[in-house]
Amino acid sequence: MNSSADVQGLDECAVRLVDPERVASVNDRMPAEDAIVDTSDVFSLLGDPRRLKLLVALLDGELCVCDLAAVTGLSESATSHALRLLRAHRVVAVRRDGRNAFYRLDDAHVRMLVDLAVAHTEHTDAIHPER
Amino acid sequence: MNSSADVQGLDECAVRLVDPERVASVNDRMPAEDAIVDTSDVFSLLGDPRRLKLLVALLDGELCVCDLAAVTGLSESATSHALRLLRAHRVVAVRRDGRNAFYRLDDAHVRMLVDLAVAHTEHTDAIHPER
DNA sequence: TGGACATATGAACAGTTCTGCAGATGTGCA
DNA sequence: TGCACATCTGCAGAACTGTTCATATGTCCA
Repeated sequence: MNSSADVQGLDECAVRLVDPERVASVNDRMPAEDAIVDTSDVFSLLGDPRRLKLLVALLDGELCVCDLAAVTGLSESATSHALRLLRAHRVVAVRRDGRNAFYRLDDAHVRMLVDLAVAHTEHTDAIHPER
Repeated sequence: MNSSADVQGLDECAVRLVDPERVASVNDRMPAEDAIVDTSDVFSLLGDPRRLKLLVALLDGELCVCDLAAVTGLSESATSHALRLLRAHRVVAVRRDGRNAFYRLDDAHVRMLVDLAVAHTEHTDAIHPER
């Protein structure tokens, strides 16, 4: 929509710019604010080591809360809270069976991100063992 | 290392498990704690909408601080703080030219993640315009 | 039906994170 | 040299996040 033709228009609010053309073109390409927020929300969910561990654990298939707690080392309450958050964002889904609740990954995009991250981890482990 | 043969050994700390075999095999595959933390750190950097916007802006090439501030709508101080953090994690790098500082993306993995996220954004925008 | 069990939830506290402000640093130009 | 400019930094307050504790819900089994 905003072509670099109306760059001058952007100056109205008196901000100094070094490269106004680039700024305009970057603004053109920039996703909507909502999209940015949604995306950063997803990254944010993966940005906690315990939640990430939960999701890695779920890569191979469903697990119940107590098993997830065992894998991550979290208390069952903390695990439940974390899963609740992931569920609210539709990253995981539940299957209830008797008194157990089995969680599974339910978002292809997130699965891809977690897969990628694990792959990258192994990769850099091999290359930079100093960390 | 831990084969499912020594599953019983895991019971020592008296945690009830529904599917001990799966827990053991998930534990086998689980990356080291350090790797998990490092990975979640990266996701965490992308988990803030303002930082994510900065990184999206940098996808096409370097920009100076004031232009980045203009693009993201952040104050220059906040921009500088955010860039500092990204720099500390080697996600971006600086080139100084006179009194300006030009930042660029400096981590191929992060670039891929941001690219992917933007692509996915556009994709789901088209499919689920209700959001 | 009653009690043990698995999970979920709410409230409160602790730790972390982000921003604005004020001032510091370093650069360019007159 | 002195001043304006671009950026950086430390600090303090505000906002957010994650955990624990206590309690609630719903299920199974005797």
